[in-house]
Amino acid sequence: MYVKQLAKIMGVTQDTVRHYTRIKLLNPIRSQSNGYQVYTAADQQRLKFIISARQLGFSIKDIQQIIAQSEQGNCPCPLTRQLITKRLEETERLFQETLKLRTRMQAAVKQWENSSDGAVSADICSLIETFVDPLNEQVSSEEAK
Amino acid sequence: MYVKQLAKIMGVTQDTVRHYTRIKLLNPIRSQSNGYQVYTAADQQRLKFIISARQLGFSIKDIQQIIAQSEQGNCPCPLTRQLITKRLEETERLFQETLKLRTRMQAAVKQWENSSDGAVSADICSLIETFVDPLNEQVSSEEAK
DNA sequence: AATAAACCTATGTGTAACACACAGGTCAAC
DNA sequence: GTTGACCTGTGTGTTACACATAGGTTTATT
Repeated sequence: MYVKQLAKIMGVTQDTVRHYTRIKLLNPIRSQSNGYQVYTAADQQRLKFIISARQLGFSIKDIQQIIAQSEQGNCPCPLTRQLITKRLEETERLFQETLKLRTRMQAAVKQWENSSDGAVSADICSLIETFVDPLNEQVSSEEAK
Repeated sequence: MYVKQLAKIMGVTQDTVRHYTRIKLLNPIRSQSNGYQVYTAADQQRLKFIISARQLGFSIKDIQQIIAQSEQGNCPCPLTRQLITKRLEETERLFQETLKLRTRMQAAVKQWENSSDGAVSADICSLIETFVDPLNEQVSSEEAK
């Protein structure tokens, strides 16, 4: 099976398959006749695994480690448990940050609905410069004590 | 004022200041005596603006555009409103994706609490390969109809 | 004055996970 | 034999910096 077909079957782009091939996550064989990359059922299963792991938030390096473990004959599950704990913490952090950012942006949009475009002062953009972040309000009040 | 002091005052790293300088967002003058970058009050104000805008989710390119507008004597506020709408949509998407990912990861951790490390089958990692994503369950049931 | 410590410079590279582009070879069909 | 659709490898671009390198400058100490 060539790149295009594998990519289509697995629902990823050709570039993704090529990328995984470049970094040796997939190891297709070479067609003797034309030099094309030929992907076997093993590659397809491997790709399926990669996609599943990526869905679960593992990085490519994580996946490389897990596969390496497995290929050395060791059970990778303890490693998997350890890695997901780390990744979940990161995701939690990202989630909280994104939540805060969203809140802040929504607040800005709301504030700006009631603001005119502002006098052309020495400022660069009065909207941005006069924005009051409600998420920092308490902090500021704390500091004011 | 040299790099270090400006960075400290504004609460960013020296690398950040240098980065902004490299891409011409900051335009320090050169000390004639030693060739060092000398940051003025204008640079400090500019940096403050950049930090505020970044906090609101604007990209560096956004900020460059906004500043360019402002420097051409035009009010950048309409552009600012337009850009934040786009960025907010992106943030909303990222938020939803991160939320889903978090949910999925939490589900995996829970499922795996009750799973042994699994027989060493032909699989790479049985934990990952046997994971059932609750977020896809409804979809699968839909498809099963 | 010599030297060390702490500052500065520019520039290049690394990060994550691909996407996109380029120049060119291969193959089936018409 | 030519078109069009496929394939190849490799290089570059993306984001917003962080880090490293090699070297010049200034200040303080010995």
